[in-house]
Amino acid sequence: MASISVPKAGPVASEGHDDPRDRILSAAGQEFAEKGFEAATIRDICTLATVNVAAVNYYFGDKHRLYIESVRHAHEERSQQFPLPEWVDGTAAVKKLRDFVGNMLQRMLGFDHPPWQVRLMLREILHPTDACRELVEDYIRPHFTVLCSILDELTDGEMSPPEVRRIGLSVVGQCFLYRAAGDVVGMLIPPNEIKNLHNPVDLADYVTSFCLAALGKHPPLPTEVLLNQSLSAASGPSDQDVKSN
Amino acid sequence: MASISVPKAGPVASEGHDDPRDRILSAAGQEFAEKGFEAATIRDICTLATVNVAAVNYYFGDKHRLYIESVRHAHEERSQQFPLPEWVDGTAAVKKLRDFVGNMLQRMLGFDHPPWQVRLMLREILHPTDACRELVEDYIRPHFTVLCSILDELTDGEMSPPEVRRIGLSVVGQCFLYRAAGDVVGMLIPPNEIKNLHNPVDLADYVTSFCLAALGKHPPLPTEVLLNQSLSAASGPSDQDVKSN
DNA sequence: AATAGATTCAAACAGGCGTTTCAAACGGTG
DNA sequence: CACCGTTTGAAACGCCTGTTTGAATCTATT
Repeated sequence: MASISVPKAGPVASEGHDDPRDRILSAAGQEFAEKGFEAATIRDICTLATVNVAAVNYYFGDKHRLYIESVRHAHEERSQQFPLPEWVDGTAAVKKLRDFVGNMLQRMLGFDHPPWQVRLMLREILHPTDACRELVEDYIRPHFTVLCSILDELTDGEMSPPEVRRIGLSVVGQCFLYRAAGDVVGMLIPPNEIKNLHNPVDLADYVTSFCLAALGKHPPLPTEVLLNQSLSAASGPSDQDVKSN
Repeated sequence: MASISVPKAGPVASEGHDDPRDRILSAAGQEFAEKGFEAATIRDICTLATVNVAAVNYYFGDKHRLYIESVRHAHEERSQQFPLPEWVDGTAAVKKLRDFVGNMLQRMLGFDHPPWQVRLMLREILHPTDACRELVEDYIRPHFTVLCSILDELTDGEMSPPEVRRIGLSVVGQCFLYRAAGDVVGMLIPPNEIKNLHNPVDLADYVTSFCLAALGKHPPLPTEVLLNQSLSAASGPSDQDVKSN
């Protein structure tokens, strides 16, 4: 009697929001993201999803497998909401870097309020469980690899792969702080200053400039980076080259 | 009957490890750090501290107040284990920055295995509760203020306070990534590379160089920072740990 | 309409949780 | 020694948790 019935077993999962399975997945993601695995309760999740408590056992077996599926669901959704930018051949590496950082910031910080998908993934990054390996391989590593290849191109292959990765971590780290420790940053910095800093354009320009300056591809930082329009030039990731000054 | 007895009320708290109150505080810190507030149980904490479950109620009232006290205990211990460096007048700002980063890395990453105090504070930073405000004001802000004053000195006052703070966050962010997302970083980077990167001396040199290069106080980064001995020179006040190969 | 399977539901289960109880043990003081 | 406030101990109290049950309801095929 304790068999894991697996009623429609994933592949046929419809995308309609009236599918109970999807409603549970979405509700679970929000609850897990906000309260963590232990503090989130199946009863709360089911109330939010407007299903009976038994539905979790019916569709997922138990709480743990529901959690694993929630994390997968979260990074799949987030991945297709913010796909990696793609550039036409010949796009300047400087522009690629700026696009990449902008894209990463958009994905990590939500800039309205951060969606639960990111908060859930963040929990998994900070306190890894079984769901972490898949998250890294399917979501994080591909992005990091792109970043490293941009940095490699930017420095004309002068740096060894380990050095490139280290620079990459420096770029990620600057963005990561705002997502992971955003509340504390908000307590450290005057509120009005946060307003000026915590927006995708200025932040992406700043992080990119900081990195470029460190690599000697840009004048040192005390120059007014905010007024430098060359990085935040209008158009999207593809199309149109940067007029690198 | 439900009064909060407050038997010896803090100020007289002896430092001996045979004091039940201290044993509970230490055990609670470890359990909360490892499992989080919800998942850690009073029974486990009391078993680890070799006291009866009733002792928590007797000394702290309830689980929540025990948690608050644990966080305070953690950052007080950590603060006096790694006090802020102090420099004689006339010390070069570059050296101060390197010392500060080294000290911060020593405090954040433990470099044997990270002590529970840091893990507990990290949880509070990532998912703030009531204990966070005190943690920020008594522990984080003082350190951040010192960092900003060093950066201000380094740039001869050419940057506005908001700009200085932003650079400061970039420095902190690079270190923070290794502590908060250390497990994921370990999955992204080849293991042998981690060995070369994840040591206090090289990491502090690198982060410092990256920042100095971005500020134009140093040649751009592709130069072999690892061979640059000028930063990790002997005489520093801190760096009280291993020097790897 | 009848049947069979898939899905939902209210109710109950055992177990673990934070907390409380109250009596026993302790440790100075008269 | 007897006293009394402080500290410990084993056991119990509700409460809430994840999970299971078995009947009721729905859906579609015959």
